[in-house]
Amino acid sequence: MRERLEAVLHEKVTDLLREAGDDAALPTITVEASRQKDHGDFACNAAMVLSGRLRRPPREIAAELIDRLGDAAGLVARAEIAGPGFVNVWLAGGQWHDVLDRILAAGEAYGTSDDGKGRKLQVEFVSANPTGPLSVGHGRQAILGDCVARLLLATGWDVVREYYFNNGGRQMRVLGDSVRARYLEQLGRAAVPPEDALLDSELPWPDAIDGLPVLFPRDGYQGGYIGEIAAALREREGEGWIDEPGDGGFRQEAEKRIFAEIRRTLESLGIHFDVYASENEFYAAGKIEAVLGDLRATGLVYDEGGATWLRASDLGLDRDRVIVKSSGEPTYLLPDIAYHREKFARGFECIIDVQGADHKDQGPYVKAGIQALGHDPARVEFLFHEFVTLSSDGHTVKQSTRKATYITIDELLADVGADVFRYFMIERRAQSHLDFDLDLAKEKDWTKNPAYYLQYTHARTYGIERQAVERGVTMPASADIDASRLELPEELELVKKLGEFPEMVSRAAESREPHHIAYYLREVAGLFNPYYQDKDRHEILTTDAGLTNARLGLTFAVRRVMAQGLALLGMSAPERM
RNA sequence: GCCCCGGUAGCUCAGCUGGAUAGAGCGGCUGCCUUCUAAGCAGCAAGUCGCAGGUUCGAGUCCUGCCCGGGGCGCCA
Repeated sequence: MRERLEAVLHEKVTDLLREAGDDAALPTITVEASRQKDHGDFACNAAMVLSGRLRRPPREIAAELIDRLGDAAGLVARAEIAGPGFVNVWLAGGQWHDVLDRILAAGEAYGTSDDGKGRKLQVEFVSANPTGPLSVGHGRQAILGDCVARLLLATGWDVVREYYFNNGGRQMRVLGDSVRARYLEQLGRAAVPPEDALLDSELPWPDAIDGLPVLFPRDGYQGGYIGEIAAALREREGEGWIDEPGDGGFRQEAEKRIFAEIRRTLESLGIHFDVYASENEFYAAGKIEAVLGDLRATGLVYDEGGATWLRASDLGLDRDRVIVKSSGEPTYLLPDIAYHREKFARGFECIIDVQGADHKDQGPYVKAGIQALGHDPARVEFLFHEFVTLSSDGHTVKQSTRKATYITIDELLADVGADVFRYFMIERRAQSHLDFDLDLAKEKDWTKNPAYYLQYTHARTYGIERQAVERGVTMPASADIDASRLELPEELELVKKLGEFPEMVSRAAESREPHHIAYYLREVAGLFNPYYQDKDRHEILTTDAGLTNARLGLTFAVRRVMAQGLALLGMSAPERM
């Protein structure tokens, strides 16, 4: 609807310019939904933008534009000049009735589009290394990435959700050593330093305690899950793994078991990945070596101090980076470049990497690497999200990875459920700090919880239907719904809002900002609930069958949009609550 | 010191490519509703949009500088 008006206005503006002898390109004029009712349905700023070029006062141009606009073939009811030169347009009532018809006819396709034209796109997210349970921060990334993927799927992209983890480096060796130390501790063959030494890196680290060797690594993983994995291995292997190296079975078992837990957590959030890629696979396939060779061939690599460097400073960055340490072991950067080259080889036209704020500095170097290899770095997008803090009773809940005293997603899900968790995680835009209000999320008095407000609005449409059936009303087929029976301003306003949904989805997808959907749904709910509530002014189920059908049609359209929107957020849309 | 992200109502935050009188939820206060089963509605109080300049018809939005908060600046990942 907006687009049609915009097209007409563009045409009129073009005429206006040409007749004034101005053949230059059209300036960017906007047609947007008015914020206030007395400003009409849409407002256009063309007159003010043209004022400079035409050297005429904006209100005069606006008047001429309105004159030329006429009724725009039935589209426009009236238009007037306002403020400094806005053209405010009221659409003909029938236009809104068409919108309702289109929503109902579109069904589950409403809001979807072909913007992506089936092009291949990858969203890589979470990508936590399997060293422990997912934190709440990972949860934010999981929901953000998943919702972005849902938006892009809805707008016609061929989307692959992918999880990449580094399992080739030092981190995983420390993990294996940690499990081994706990295993031997449980068998009475090794000691672990007291807790205060574990928590304070300044305190001395003994080699032995009471004649038992201290095998626990200084920077080892301290969470209780390490002991649980060790216990499980002790049960399975008995003392058979006493001589097993930390980097062997212990590391493999820990990775396997922790990853299984991570996947289970993600499934409980409703998130499924299409591909799990690991750093080790690239080593095994020789792709790390291959990339190194190709990078060398570009001349953007040099050796210094026994290490191999990427000359990122030649690619516009502030400094060079080591890609192979003097020990001969690659840094994370090299496999990451190899991984991204693989993404290009797999034919993705758009590559989105969702990452936490602590990775903000890394992206440019990966881009530099793939640029050096001859790929277009503009196809790689980094989507960063800021950190999550938990608060309760107005105070921040302390989280410490080192002390392993952080709240995990599993714990939070047990309290609030996946739907509420998802809503709270997606409500804010990614680059804003997210304060997760535990009290509000756990709130048993559901009236206060915004996540339920959206779901209930959806459920309410079914409540209305149930009530109607009980009263013997037959649900109208689309042919029986005469939208022109909707005449009340609040009805037309609601239809207008529902009509914005497709554009809202496109924009949210394009900007990779799912939070817009959450806010939009609140607006829809905020219009429908008062409408439903105001039974003094009108009821949905009336004695006038035609009117009842029209209002049921409006109710179905609300249901449609709420259902589509909740699905984009990955939330369930219950029929009753 | 350099880079990135924030700073909008008491709190947590929206504000769409610059648009008209800056919004929502929670909290506070007032009234209504007790349902087309229900978590609802109306209204009030609450703001120097961090500060100072600049760009222009117009700036919360763009530019510059500064202040405050968070993150980063490894031969860690």
